[in-house]
Amino acid sequence: MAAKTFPKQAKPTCSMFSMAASSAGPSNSNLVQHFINMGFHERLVTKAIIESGESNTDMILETILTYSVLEDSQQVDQNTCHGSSNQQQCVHDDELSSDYDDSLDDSEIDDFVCLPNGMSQSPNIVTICKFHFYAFAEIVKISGIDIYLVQENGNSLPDNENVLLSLASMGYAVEEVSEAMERCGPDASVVDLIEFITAAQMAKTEAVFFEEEKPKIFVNMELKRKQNQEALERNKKKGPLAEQDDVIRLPNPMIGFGVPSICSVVAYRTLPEAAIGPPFFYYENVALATKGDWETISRFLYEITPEFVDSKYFCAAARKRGYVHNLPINNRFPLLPLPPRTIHEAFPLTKKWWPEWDKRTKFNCLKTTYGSPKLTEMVRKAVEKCGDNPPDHVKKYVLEECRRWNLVWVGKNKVATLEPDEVEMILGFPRNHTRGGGLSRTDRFKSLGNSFQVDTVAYHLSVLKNIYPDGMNVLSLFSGIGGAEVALHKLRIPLKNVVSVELSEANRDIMKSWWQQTDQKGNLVHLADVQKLDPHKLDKLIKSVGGFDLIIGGSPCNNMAGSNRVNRDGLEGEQSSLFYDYFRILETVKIIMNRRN
DNA sequence: GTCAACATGATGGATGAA
DNA sequence: TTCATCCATCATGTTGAC
Repeated sequence: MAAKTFPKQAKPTCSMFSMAASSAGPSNSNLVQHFINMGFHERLVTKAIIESGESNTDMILETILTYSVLEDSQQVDQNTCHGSSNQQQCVHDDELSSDYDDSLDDSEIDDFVCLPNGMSQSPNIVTICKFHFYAFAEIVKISGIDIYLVQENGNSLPDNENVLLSLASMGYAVEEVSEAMERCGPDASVVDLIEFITAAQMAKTEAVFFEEEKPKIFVNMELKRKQNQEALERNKKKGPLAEQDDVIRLPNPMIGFGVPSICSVVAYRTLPEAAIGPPFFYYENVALATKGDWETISRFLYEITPEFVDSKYFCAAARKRGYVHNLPINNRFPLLPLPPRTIHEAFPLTKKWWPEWDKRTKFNCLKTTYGSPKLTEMVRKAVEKCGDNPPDHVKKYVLEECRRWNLVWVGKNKVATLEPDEVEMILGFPRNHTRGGGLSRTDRFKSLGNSFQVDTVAYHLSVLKNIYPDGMNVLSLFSGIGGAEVALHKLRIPLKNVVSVELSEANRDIMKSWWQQTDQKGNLVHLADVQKLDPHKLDKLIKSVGGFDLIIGGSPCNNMAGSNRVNRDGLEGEQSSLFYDYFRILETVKIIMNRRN
């Protein structure tokens, strides 16, 4: 039986996935569809509605979950799978190692960081699988734990019986192993056997999967594009913005549904039915995008109204961003301790040198590039010439440069650019998060400039803590330096399985290093290119981890950002068009997870 | 080839005066 | 309501030092 994505320790209520169901009316078919969209099997839904009646959706959900637990328990008994009754928490070792390798090209896999994961078939078995290969070599016993060492080149073979037992204990079916041994011959290595088995599994999956899934996903994309194009043309015909009824306007103040200091601006919202999870999703991009981009993003992401938030309400720097998500919005809480909210709180030593005519209390957006030494020299000379009270035109020039490049006063008449570690601190990352490992100063600024503000994102994600007390499976797209992961970690939400997709090797290294340094107990899988994440690979990943609880990411803003004077082509730009891959992957995951449940 | 420094501006929303 | 002005903006391409 396929895994459920809800941890049974914290059953979600209907309100967690908005009030869409109750607002959709009591129509039986709508109600059934609603729960099917949440990822439950139609048979269970129908049974639960008959038993609970149509009026109480929470009761229906309780009943469905009860049936799910019962069925899972039965399934577990049949499989003699020791451990949790929830298959999500009972992923076999082969699903966490060899299946990844089977499904993914070596070139795309950066590394498998394999850690004791507590999800092994047997509680005293740990698989260590490193560097995109899965050749089983030998078992060693360390502190009473059986460790399967996995190396790129298989070592000398045990005898056939041992091979059979070993592969079986790694989670392969005895029938599969026997068939592989028969087909590959007596001299076949373990590598050959595993390759044969996984190839056979893949062939079976492809035969079923591609015929059914691809057309549906393709049609959906095309339909969305067509609907969006029609809407854009309708707006064009309407003329001025004032006459267009579905234009998204930026709020002022930009506080979304609320920020820690101004809570509960919006107490609840109604999500469109198609947007209701699982999985939860969270998409981010620059608020000040080119015209019509947010309307398009919203149309693709189930007509959800973006939540626009300026991170100046969370830290000492502005960061105006739009977030489209299907998360609950009640009972959010901020990370503690609260980060410094003003420049002087963040950098107290600058107060001594700060001229009274520089009224800044917040930095502007922390970007990917910073002012040059020559610039700070020019500012110093300009101020020095005028003494303590420069004329207005000098003040204007200096303030323009200070605002533009986020300069701070570090001495008499002396300004400086922020250092990378200072930017790390403002954005909520651990000190030295991007330092070392071969990264230049320029690279650090670039990576940081493209990242989340951790406190802001953590505030939005904080609602997940009670829903997933035992941890989450996360699909992190355009991960960058791991802002989402750092936010979840700071919220103390365990990261069970993280599939992180990030093109930049430097960024992947930063996150890998953070993962190791923070002693994560879960599994991290790194992939490089979202465009190569096709339905087949997603299917295998979902099978391996038991489904994703959260799909999070902010696609490239290069072509949408105001700073870009060269290729500001909006969502259709070369990099920013990867938004459509975010949508494609989200849709694909939803479809696969619905089918598996 | 890599890295840092440097020069470069259009866009769109906010604001306020007419 | 219209218009001018102000302002901020997850950036890009070229150059030169090494």
